[in-house]
Amino acid sequence: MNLPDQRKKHRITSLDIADRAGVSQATVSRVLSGSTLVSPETRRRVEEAVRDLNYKVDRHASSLRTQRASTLALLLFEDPTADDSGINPFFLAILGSVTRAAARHGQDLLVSFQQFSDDWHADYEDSMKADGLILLGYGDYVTHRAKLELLVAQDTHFVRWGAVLPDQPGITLGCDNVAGGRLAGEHLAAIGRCHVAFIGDASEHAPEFQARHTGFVEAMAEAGVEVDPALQVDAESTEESGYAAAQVLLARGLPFDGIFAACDTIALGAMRALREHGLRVPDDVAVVGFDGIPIAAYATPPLTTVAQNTAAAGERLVGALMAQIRGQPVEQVMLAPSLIVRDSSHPQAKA
Amino acid sequence: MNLPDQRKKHRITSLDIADRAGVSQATVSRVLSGSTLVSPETRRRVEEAVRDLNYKVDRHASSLRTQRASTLALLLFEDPTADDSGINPFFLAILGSVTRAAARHGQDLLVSFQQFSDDWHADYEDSMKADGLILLGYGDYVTHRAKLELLVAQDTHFVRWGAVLPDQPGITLGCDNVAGGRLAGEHLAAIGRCHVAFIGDASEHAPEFQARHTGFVEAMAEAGVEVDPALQVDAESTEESGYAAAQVLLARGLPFDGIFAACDTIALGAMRALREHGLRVPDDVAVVGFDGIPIAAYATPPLTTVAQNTAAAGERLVGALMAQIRGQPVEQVMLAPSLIVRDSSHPQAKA
DNA sequence: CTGAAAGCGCTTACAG
DNA sequence: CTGAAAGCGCTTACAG
Repeated sequence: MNLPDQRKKHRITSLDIADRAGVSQATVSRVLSGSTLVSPETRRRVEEAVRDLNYKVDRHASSLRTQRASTLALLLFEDPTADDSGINPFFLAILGSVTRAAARHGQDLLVSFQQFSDDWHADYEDSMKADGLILLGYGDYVTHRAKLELLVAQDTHFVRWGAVLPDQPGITLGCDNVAGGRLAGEHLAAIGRCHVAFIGDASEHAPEFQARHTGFVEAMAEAGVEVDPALQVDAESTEESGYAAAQVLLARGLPFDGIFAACDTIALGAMRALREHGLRVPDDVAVVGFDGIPIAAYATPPLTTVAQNTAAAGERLVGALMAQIRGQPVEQVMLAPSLIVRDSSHPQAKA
Repeated sequence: MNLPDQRKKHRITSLDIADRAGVSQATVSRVLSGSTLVSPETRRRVEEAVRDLNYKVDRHASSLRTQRASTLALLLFEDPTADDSGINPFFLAILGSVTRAAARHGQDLLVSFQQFSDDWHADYEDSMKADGLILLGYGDYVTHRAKLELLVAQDTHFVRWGAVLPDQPGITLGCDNVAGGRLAGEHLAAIGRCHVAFIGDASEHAPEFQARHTGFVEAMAEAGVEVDPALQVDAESTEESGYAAAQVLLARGLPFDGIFAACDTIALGAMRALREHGLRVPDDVAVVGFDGIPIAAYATPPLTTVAQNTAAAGERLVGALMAQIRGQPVEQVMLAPSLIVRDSSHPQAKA
């Protein structure tokens, strides 16, 4: 690629600053890196020259020398089926949270969307573009796992948001999904729903959904309600998939008075299917989602959901990655979710 | 900052590839930059070595030498009042679109959120971190303009998404907001609404909202309806601001049967205020928003909106910025919006 | 506290 | 078509 730059301005380097301040180039560098080995007067003169010439340290020269990019890369994985606009709002929220956290830690942030099917390896760190990676996305963990193992084998620094399980490659932070599933189960039992369907892939391919399902079944059982396996339908993390899964559920003809959806987008799709079938939410069917995406509050009716702590997620992810880069020990953390009750599971609805 | 790297692995350089392939380091570089000045056999041997050693060109060394970052920076500006989760979904959608477009153009993308009040200047380009900037956000244009002029004075490459007006500093791409306002006005007139309020700052501080207002008033006038200035209330681009503005509107006590909100988040807030006042949408008041954010489809009732073409926006923004970086002439472009009619302005509602 | 010098890993004229 | 060499702009031992 040929990109001739039309700008005429002379690029200002640390040598220009050195000349103007009457010191050596090395001293300029010391001032800018905050070294204590500089006299106050020298520092003042250099800083003045820096301000006068609007000088900024060249990132590439600095990084080449220090072998440090001061940059993190956020890779957001989507299901191959997702269309261009279909980024799950939950991960967009985490993206926002990570972006702020990276800035707080003085790191730049590269953002890229990847398909799960892509051959993405550790390109970012091998090319020194980033010191570490943050991986986000609901997707098939079984497929994903092989790539994570490759990253570990290559000593790539990375953290991911997902299911926190034993014997996983690398560091994973995530929501306490079992606890979240329990919140949903306890709530549905408390409002008297005895035939609650679960929509979402509850297999090892989707360990987060699986954990949510486990917590849900546990809590229902403790409330004396057996969850009927025939009321479980697989779904991926999209509205369309949730819609289709609810159709499948309805076609089975089994009676049910509640749905716990593995994530909010699934819940939105399921509510659409229920509406089309003339079923009222929550009167006929109470619906509970998971994630706490903004849209949930605006759904018809507003969707009860188990909210993940996205605000904390970014800080934790960046903090853990920075620690890993520094060679410090990093603990896998699970953040506590919280139940937000809205009209889709309103207690009064079903007498 | 001290970030000792614990990894032991020897970093593979082009010299390692040269040794393994039995050629000079310069030849390795030629192969990797796609030079034609290499024999097929040499190319093959080098590429094999690259694959064997999983070599990636060091971005910093390359960029230092070429004076090109192959990186774009996306700066998303928010109103200072926005809380941590409150990024306008519209700009999140553009962010997604830009991210994909940058990848298509072989550029990496740095993402950063900035406050309008921040002293952000052109740090990214001066430090060579990015070859150019993409600026996004609804905000006070009068304040913003001074900073844009500074960028122009510094010969910084940048494009922004906003109101396309004459005599603006730099390159702006945006929606044809006047046309969009007309779509809203025509639609509201067509469904027989004669007393339509406008919620949004329609001053030079918010030129996009102003243009939407202009188109709206024009179209209504052509349909024989005079828009009452007393039915206009300022609002910023947030749900809370829309809610508060609708309260102000209701407190005025003037009758109205429609609201055109300057953006969807304002519309969502306005609908919440209407609901709390016992007014039915669309029976009592038809509501039309602007932007086409995903939440709009899930609102109660689903929100009619003038949708911006976010999918095209990213490609246009990146394309224009790349052209500018190459020194090619760049045209300011306005993309056509489209009306999406939903229940919030259902024609049958008001007899 | 300061300066001279080496070197990070590339790209690209230059010479052949 | 290929190699030797210069140099991009920094940081950091090393010497004083």
